[in-house]
Amino acid sequence: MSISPKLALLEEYALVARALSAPARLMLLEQLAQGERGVEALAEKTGLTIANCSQHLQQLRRAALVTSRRDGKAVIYRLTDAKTLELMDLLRIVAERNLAQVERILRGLSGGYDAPEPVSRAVLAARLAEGSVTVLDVRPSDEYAAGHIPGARNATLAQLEQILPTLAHDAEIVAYCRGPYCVYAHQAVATLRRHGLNARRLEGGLPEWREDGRPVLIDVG
Amino acid sequence: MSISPKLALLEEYALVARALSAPARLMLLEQLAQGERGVEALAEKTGLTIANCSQHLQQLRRAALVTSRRDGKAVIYRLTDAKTLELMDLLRIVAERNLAQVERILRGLSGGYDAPEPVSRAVLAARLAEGSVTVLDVRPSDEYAAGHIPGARNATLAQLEQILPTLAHDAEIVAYCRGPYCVYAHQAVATLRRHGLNARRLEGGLPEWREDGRPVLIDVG
DNA sequence: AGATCATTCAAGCGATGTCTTGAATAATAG
DNA sequence: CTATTATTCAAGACATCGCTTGAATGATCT
Repeated sequence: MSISPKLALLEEYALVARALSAPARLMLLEQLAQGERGVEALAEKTGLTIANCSQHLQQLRRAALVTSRRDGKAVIYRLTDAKTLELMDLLRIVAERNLAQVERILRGLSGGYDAPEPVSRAVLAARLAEGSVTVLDVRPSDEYAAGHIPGARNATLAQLEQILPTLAHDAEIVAYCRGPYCVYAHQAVATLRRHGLNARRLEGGLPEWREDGRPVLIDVG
Repeated sequence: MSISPKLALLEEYALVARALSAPARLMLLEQLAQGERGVEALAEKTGLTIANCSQHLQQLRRAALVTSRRDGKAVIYRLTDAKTLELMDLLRIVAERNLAQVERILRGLSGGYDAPEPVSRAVLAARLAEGSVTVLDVRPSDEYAAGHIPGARNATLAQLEQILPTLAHDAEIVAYCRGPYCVYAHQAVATLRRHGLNARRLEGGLPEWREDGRPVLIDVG
């Protein structure tokens, strides 16, 4: 077993932290927060090679942050439970609260604009009910199809400039993406505000929205 | 600055996780959860060399988990804020929820006994008020002196066997130590139960007790 | 059973992290 | 100013991690 039980315990805790200590694995967790995925899909989304992706996933599994099941010849991974999401969120909160570096990066993303406060999920739900807001889903279209906020319109960053004329200039626009780790919504809001639109970001992303128990619309293939 | 802002952000989050990924640094954080400390005191408590300890502390500072101030020729470190404690706790919860390995280690500590559920801090506070419980602080005496639960009696694991006869066999005994990362209380409960006493562990340790805003008694030198 | 596809394993390379040792810096005491 | 004490810096040895490449495993389909 080990020399000292105390050290052995700390080693186990450290193992979980170490699993979160590589950007590639954080990307994988962000993808898995959208829903369960196979290895190949994850590799494509994150830009990792298949073998490398598989190895990272196994490290995440060793730390019990994700679990896997077989489906035919594919192996499907998913977050073990909501605690994994909580841990990711707290990690982000601590990093953002304390590191000036993070603020500088986010400010750079906003193109120098002072980004407005994000809209809370509860507020967006209320505004949606009264139809006084335009919701924009800035994730890739396949992720939009796999589940989105009812009433949300889909447009990637690349498509954003094209659909600008079709967006209402009087109503407020709320953009969201994969979640707090994702920067699409930050960039979308920056672009929209540069064009004079009244845009804000949703707090969190689709995984957090779903975790709240709010409705998600799935396109049937 | 960087290739991609997205990667740069993830790198920052990973930095915080990496700071938590070494057992030595978890030990340091556990010590700092007791209160602020100088480098030498931390080195002695953790068994690290001074230089090594200093390097670990600087990594924790880079991740903004701890902050430091000068006091004369000494540099005093402390946890940045309660979020650091939260992050440590969540890390532990995820590790314990999911890793069978952790259970095995804890079971080993309990000497094979099935350890009873820990006592919550609220329950202990109520029992203390009515005097129906004996509280045992199993940390080293210097840490006891620096602050303990009012009414608690101090005894290290080594002293435990000696004071056994002086412990009431009818009342319940609640043992606590540095916190969830610390195994003293687990071991103390195992020892006491082996001798037929009705002992349980306090949920969390002194840092969590203090964080709840509950009273802490400090011995004046 | 043989062929095929998705995933995992295994080995190797460069980069990074940990710990040790010894010197350098910063603040106080004499 | 010099000596002292507490901490940090710097360099080296050694292990681990992350990524790549190519082969091995496991499950399905013909």
